[in-house]
Amino acid sequence: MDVVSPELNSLLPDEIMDTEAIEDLPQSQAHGATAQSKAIDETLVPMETGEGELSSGVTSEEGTVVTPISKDPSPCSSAENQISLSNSSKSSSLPMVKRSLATSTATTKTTDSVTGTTVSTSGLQKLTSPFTISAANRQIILNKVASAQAGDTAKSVPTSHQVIKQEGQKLLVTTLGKSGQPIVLQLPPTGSKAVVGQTSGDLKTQTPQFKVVTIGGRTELKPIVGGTTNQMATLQAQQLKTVQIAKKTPVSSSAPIKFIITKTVNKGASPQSPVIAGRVLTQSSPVLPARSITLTEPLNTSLQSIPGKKIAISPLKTPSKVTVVSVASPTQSAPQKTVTLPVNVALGQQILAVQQSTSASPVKVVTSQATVQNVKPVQSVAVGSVGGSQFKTIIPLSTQPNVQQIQVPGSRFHYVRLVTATTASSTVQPSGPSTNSVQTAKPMLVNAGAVRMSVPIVPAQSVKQVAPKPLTTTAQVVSTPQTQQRLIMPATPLPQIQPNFTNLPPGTVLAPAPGAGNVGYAVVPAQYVTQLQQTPFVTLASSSGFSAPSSIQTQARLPLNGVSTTESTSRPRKPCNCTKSQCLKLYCDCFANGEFCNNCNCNNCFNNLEHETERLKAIKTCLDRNPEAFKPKIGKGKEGESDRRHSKGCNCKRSGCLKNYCECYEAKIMCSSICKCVGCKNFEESPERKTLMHLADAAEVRVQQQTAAKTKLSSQISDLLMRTTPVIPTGGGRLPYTFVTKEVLEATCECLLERAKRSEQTLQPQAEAERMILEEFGHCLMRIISSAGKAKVDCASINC
DNA sequence: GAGTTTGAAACT
DNA sequence: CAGTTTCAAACTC
Repeated sequence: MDVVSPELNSLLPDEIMDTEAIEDLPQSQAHGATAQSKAIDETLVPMETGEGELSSGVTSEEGTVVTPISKDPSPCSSAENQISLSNSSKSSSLPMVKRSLATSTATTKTTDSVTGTTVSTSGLQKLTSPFTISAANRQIILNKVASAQAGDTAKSVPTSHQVIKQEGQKLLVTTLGKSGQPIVLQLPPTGSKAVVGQTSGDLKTQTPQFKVVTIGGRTELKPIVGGTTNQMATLQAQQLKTVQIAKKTPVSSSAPIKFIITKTVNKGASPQSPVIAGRVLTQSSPVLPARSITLTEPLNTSLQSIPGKKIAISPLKTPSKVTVVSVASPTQSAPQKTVTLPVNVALGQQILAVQQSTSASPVKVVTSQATVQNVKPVQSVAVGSVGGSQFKTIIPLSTQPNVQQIQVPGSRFHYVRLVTATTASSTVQPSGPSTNSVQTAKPMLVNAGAVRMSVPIVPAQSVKQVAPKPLTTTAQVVSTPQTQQRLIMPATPLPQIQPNFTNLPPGTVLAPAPGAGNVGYAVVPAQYVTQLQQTPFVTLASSSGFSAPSSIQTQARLPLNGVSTTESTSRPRKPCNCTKSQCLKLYCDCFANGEFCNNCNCNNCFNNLEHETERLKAIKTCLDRNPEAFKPKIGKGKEGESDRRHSKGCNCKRSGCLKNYCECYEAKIMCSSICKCVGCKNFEESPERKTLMHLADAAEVRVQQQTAAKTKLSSQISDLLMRTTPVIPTGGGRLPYTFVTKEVLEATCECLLERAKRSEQTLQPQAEAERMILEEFGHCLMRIISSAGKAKVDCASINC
């Protein structure tokens, strides 16, 4: 498996990762030799289930071992200490179990090689299969049920009596221990009967080995339980790959880490397929010259054959999405990387590919079917190329997965996710004049086909929008119940994308086909993404030195119209004050910039996801009127700012183009020949302009100086206040409060308390007591001031 | 902060 | 396409 870069991980908009709810689990059809394994899932995703309904999390009929290993391993629990849990078992209310599951949302699909049964589980599914818990060790051992029951679907599992069957354990689930390190254990399909006991016991004492996949750059090899006679034994080395997520920084030590989810459906253990039953992750050796990530989507006939089936995955919790993140680590030793991820896209999983743009070489992300006969064609579309880096989108031409990645040069966000909604069968249709844009975006369209997503982006509880204005936690639902196929990308701050997408403003739902169902694509501004990251369930945080953007002001932006990123980021967009336009016309700067209103002062604002329909309509109207309405007005010159110019030119008549009324002047560019201004003074040799510029520069310098002075003063004040011990002044005076140290404060309080006590003992009236206390306080102050003066004199005497 | 000016956007 | 109106930002007081 690949490494999820902490940088990328931290920058990943979590809500994108979070939202597919799968309501049902189509498992029953998975018979025969089909082996499915979904292995790693995100962690630290809150579990829906309470203790009483400890039935979700991990299901496995074939023996899944969930081993949340904590840092503080309690006494190892032996087989006797393990608690078997099942639906029928009320012992599931163990807090330990809950806690373990809470950190383990592994999604697994396993198939017993012997019985041929398949079990599909999801991290958010209810834990219906019997499993054993080693509470002391914080381990959960899921035992496969009897073969007769194994053929049933997951729904049948809850009703089945739990049977601890230790053979055939194959799949190990990733969890997070206290240390935040997820661990994946690999067990052979035909485990020995000592599995339970061994697993619960001291792992290191076990002779067979399984690999523990950890996060934090540490991989451990741990004994594999049983499986000595397993035909899969030879595959173990391949079956278990390390999910190595870069070390977490101390800053975000508690931050959850995204996992790369692997779902495997092995049909007949096809040799072509790298997916092996019980295999958690596979990583093939680099074979391509270009760095590539391959998502292998195994054919899940059972799932696809059940259109109505859904897999219940809480949007809040999980992860029915597959996150594929390129190895962020810039190790040149491994420039090529191919990650094969079996993905059952029919489950509505999403694949998110994040790639660093720093890579000079283009990155390919290929999604395909695992089974050879079902390998879907992939379309690679070069959306654009800026600055030498590629802006490439490679998407499957066929139905799944509905994901495409976009690599945006200079941006840390390089992703596009498509969320397929329930009625996703429509095709995207170009919207009006924005034909070229649609053409550009066309590759992004993914035919949803028969894919049936259980949830739109968000059911009521899932992805929520932190309302632009009311930055409240209760936010607006990102996607209303209307089921749409969306394209989410941080387009707003990426002006370079816009030309590529031609006229697509951020937030645009790409060509919602009228009459073709509620299918469309939404380009969500990065600010929105950022907001979503702040939602409670999006707990993924940076595990690296990168600080995750916490607000719109800190989000990564690409250079805007030639203006440096720093400038763009350091100067947050002004809030609009629209009153009549509903922020749905180009009068509104927010709307014109393709952003949602956020912290604006507008009235009756419709520029938010709550009014997505209206907004989309307005966008379409604008595009109808002017296909380039959302293009940057200031074209970026080929070489430097000198070539920057207004795309349309200004029409100023009274301002002389020397006020901010003039768009050219506002953009700090000179008027050009295409301007229709009257009395223009905004040209190179204009003395008025030079004077203005000088004045402006001087003013800016003053502002900077003032800011620096304020910062320095603030810093000094903070420093003073932070000191708990007096500092001998270096010549200058030192305020008396500097001498109010902790000790002085305590002494003063003691004096006051003593005075109060004395007054109380003497039965003084309250007024008198208060007076005495105040007097005492005055005395204390005087002593402090006196001490301060002495210290100053002393210091002066020693010439310090 | 209220009122005015300005020019882009929207409309006819 | 031109003229007019609307609109919100920029500006002034």
